[in-house]
Amino acid sequence: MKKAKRARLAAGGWRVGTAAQFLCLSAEESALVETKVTLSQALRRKRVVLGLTQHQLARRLNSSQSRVAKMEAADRSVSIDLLLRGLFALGATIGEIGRVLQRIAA
Amino acid sequence: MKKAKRARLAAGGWRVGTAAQFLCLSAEESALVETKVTLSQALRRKRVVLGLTQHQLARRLNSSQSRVAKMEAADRSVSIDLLLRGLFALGATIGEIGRVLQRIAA
DNA sequence: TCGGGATATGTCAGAATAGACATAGATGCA
DNA sequence: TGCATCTATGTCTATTCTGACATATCCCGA
Repeated sequence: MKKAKRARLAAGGWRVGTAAQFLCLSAEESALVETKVTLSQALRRKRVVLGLTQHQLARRLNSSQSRVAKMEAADRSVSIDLLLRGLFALGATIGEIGRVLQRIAA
Repeated sequence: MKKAKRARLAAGGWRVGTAAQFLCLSAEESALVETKVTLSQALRRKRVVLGLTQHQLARRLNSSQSRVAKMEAADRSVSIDLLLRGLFALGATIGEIGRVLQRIAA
């Protein structure tokens, strides 16, 4: 969040914190969630860049459109394993995924 | 595998290939397995460096020694989610995990 | 050789996740 | 507006994963 926006919200009486704070997540839990969200975003980005629909990706994964939608939404019912399977099915490499993870840490 | 060893084995009549070839894994499947094995190795390394036993790590994870053993052995019954939980419980950062994944790609 | 801690392996009941389907909402075009 | 396509959400059952326990194996110091 930009400092300016943070200041605006604070001025308006909003208490500003991270999602992790709001949900009372421990450091480990939020790292896991952050990883998951990052991978789900990478999945959507990669699918869109390749010009595929959720349905098309689902067929590659022997899965369903609704599951792909949940993957991209980082739904509770989606595992990191499944997200990685999706990314690899779209041609991602391990190194590419490593880079994506390093980027959010910066 | 070193070239010399490969040559020795070939000379001895062995057919030399990767584990993925032997197990008939697709590119996606083997990427997933490679990721899993890499993370399991990172977990063991990190645990040993910290001087913890499997039992001690298990307690941090609210799990059992036997499960930690399986995690480090990259057992079929272990998810990547669980491996990441283990790594984060040992203080690993997302960036650190990203680096580990990039390294094997090199 | 024994004893004790650490690690490995097999199994199981319960919890979490998977694919599938129905359906709702969104978007764009004729 | 009506229709077609894409995406989102809720729910079901089957499968997979998880913690726990029992037990086996390994390793080392006394």
